[in-house]
Amino acid sequence: MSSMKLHKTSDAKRPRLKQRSVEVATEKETAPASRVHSVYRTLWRAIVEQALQPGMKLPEDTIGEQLGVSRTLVREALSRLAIEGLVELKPNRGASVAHPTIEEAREVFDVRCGLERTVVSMLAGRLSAQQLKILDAHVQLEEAAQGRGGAESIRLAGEFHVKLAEMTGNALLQRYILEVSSRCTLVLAIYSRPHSSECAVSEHRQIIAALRVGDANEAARLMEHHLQAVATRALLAPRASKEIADLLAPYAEGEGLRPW
Amino acid sequence: MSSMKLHKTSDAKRPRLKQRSVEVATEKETAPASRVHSVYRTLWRAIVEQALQPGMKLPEDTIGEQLGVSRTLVREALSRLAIEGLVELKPNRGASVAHPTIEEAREVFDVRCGLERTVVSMLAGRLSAQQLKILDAHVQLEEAAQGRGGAESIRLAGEFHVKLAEMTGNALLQRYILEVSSRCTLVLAIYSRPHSSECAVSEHRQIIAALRVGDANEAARLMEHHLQAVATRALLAPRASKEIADLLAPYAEGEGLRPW
DNA sequence: TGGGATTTGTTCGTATGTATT
DNA sequence: GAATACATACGAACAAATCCC
Repeated sequence: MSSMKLHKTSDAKRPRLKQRSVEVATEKETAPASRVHSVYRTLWRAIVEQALQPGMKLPEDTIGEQLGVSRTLVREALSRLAIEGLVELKPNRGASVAHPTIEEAREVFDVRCGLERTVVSMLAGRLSAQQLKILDAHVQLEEAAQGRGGAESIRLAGEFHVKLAEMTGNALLQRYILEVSSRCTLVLAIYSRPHSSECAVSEHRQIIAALRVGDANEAARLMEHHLQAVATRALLAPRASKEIADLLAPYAEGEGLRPW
Repeated sequence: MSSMKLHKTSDAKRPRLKQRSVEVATEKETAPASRVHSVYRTLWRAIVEQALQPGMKLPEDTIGEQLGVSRTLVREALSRLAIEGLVELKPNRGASVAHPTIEEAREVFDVRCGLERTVVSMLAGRLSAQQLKILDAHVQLEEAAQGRGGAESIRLAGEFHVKLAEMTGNALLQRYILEVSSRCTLVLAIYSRPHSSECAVSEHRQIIAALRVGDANEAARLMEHHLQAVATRALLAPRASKEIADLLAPYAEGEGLRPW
């Protein structure tokens, strides 16, 4: 087991290692509960749930101390998060929580659209009664969360799509959907207004209905419409203020002076 | 470039970190030419071009010596390749070149289909004359390569799709397409028969034609058909033998005995 | 079964590069 | 603009696990 012999500064610095994170049993193949993965997962949650806010610096040392691991493992986790777009990693300047621009957000939404189309076209008419029940229950959760904070609504909305992806049984599709939906969550957390995700619940219901009756085309159309709506609500609403910021950015940072 | 004998504790222990890697200074801005990236790129090419064959073991030490870097960098590169599915990484057992099963290959093809649909629907009617010329030239290259080895044809066919993705300007889409097309290249290298990619050239031509006239639906349809054809040519041909192997696998390894 | 050789997992020191005063 | 302080990039060494007789 984990040896406690490393008592380097063990007085008040109890390493609070997350105990073998409770991996859901849905995945039977690989058990990626290594220590890096634990660090990765912790940081992932902290970012997606906005405990670590966009733009925030992520020093290897501090994180390592906090989590009771060395910089090496933190580094590894950070570089993976960087690949996934949740962390920005500048050479020799370290890591910080990603702060996607509107353009990057638009890109992610565009890709997500195609991926989610694939998901629903694979699922239409092929969901078991139990799977449909799970989806119905999830939407009810979403509905119940509408009164409470927007953060939880955003999280649940993302999880709906991840659940759909899981039901395809396609591991790669799951990974991609998880990735784009995490990034979208980040985007929504930055840009969206409170209550902007309210209508999403009924849209989810419509999608389930189309999947239930097996209308793949309709499901794809609804999904596309849903995502466009989410993107619009998120990115279009604060557009005015953002455009001003974008216009000013080059002057503020001097980057507009380059001839290219 | 097979493994030289590893006399690591030998006299020649001189660390050859003389030269800052030969990266040219062409790009001054975002220089992704870090040393890890160099290792990553080298391994990536070696795998995709089949210098390192599927299933081959990838010991950190040997690779590090060969490339003149320490294990740390090799590890980082390997874990990135593992995320992308080109390398398999088993805990405490090290890395080896991925050897995708038919099922994994099918999954990748399915996801790829959706991504490529997105690509062509973004590009239809929006390509400049110069871009179209680039595509035409590429297809001519493909045609010229038909006589020579199948490996080059496979590589060129993959690059066609990567070029298309680049033209969307969507960085995430580029990354995903690069990833799935690399993995497909691996799959084709394993499973496809010689000359199985011949008809692909004319399919590429048809896609370009649809993009030129701006028929997004037709382009999407052609792309889907094209990918299905590639998948079929690759995965269906050797199906019989593979199914036998798959049927026997549980008995051979005893994994089928688990209740889950 | 066991023990030595080999390989991986992890820590941590040092050099290098970046920000700050 | 130089000196200082600090964070990162990299590598060597140690510890643990696995492989191979």
